[in-house]
Amino acid sequence: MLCLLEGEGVARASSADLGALLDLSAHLIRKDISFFGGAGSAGAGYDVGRLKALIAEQLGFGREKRACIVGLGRLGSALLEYAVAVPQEGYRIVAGFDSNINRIETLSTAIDLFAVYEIVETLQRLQIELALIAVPAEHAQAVADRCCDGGVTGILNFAPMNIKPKNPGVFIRSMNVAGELRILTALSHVYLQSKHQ
Amino acid sequence: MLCLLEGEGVARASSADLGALLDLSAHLIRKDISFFGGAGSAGAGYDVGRLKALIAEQLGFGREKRACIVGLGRLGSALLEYAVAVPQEGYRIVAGFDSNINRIETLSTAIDLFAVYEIVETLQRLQIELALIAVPAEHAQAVADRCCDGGVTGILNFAPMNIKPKNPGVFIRSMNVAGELRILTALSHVYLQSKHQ
DNA sequence: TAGATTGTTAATCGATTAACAATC
DNA sequence: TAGATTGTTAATCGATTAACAATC
Repeated sequence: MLCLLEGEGVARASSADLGALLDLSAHLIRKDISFFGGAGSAGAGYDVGRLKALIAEQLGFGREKRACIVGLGRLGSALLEYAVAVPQEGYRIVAGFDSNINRIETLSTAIDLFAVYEIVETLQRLQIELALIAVPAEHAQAVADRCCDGGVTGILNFAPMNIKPKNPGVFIRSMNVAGELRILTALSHVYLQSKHQ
Repeated sequence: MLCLLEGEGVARASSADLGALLDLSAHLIRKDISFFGGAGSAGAGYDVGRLKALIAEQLGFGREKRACIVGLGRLGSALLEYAVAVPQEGYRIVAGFDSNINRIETLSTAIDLFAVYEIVETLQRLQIELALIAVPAEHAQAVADRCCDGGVTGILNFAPMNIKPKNPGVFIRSMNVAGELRILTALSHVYLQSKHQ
């Protein structure tokens, strides 16, 4: 977002400007930014370039992170294909893992594929920091544990199952299409009921 | 989850049991369930079957919802393929939309595909309630507006862009892989810094 | 009756919002 | 100096947690 502003040649922005853009209150913007300390100047707002650099530094966005996909079923291979076709900023998929060796040999991709039994060693060797887990729900926790062993610091879980980090310092977030759709369904249902009364 | 219990022949469960299973406190379980009213009996816990039925009724999970995918690029067609291959409970993808007519004719799938210019009318005709939006960020809001016009009540947005409902009664949730990975990166970065001190 | 467990009311916590003095 | 806008401190809000009387 800040890049966008920069691209448009906007050099300075006030908390109110940023708030409008992000749909947040100016108060919250100021509070969050002030957490880092000394980013803006009273009366003049924030310097876009400086703010961008500050956030990148504080949040560790400077370096490109290595990531992998575990589980190359429908979802996993779709993610893999997508990653190859649309390179993203901030991270790069450098490996894929699957328990089925035939599958690994069948898939043709520019990204190195490995069997899951060599996952711990491979994660360490390639210094992979992020893992996208797209295995069946019943294996998600076991796979996550091995990712922790392999030294990843972040896991994005696509399995419809709650998983927890084995060690502290590993963070997990989940994405679950079916779950989100259920929430939408429920929200709308409750809304309609409350209106009917 | 309740289905799972039922499948295992568990007839009754206490708030503590459910809490352990969902990784929530027993207090919260009781509070949430009591919102519906009269689900459990003191001293005996909850009847699994009855609780399931109550939740389904209150949250509107009884009926299968019709859903569509808008935008059949890499992500959208992957979602479509996935939906065809792995039918989900509670909703069914019954249509796909894309702005490129050639693309619609190229893709071969069991699901009906339409051009986006006929989206409003088609959504109404097929009585579609949920839309999965997988179009480029710059078109996401415009597409969402047309989905609102077409009468959907829930939108799942995959574009990396904040979008808002045009009318009240339409709920939107977003899924953003790149965003989630950024959050993981930031969490881990902040964690390591706080440890270093 | 006694033990277990709910439903509800009160206490705590964190996050958002408001207000304002400091300052560019 | 005057206007604008930050950084910070106080107030509000909602959600989670705790406690306990009601009751099966």
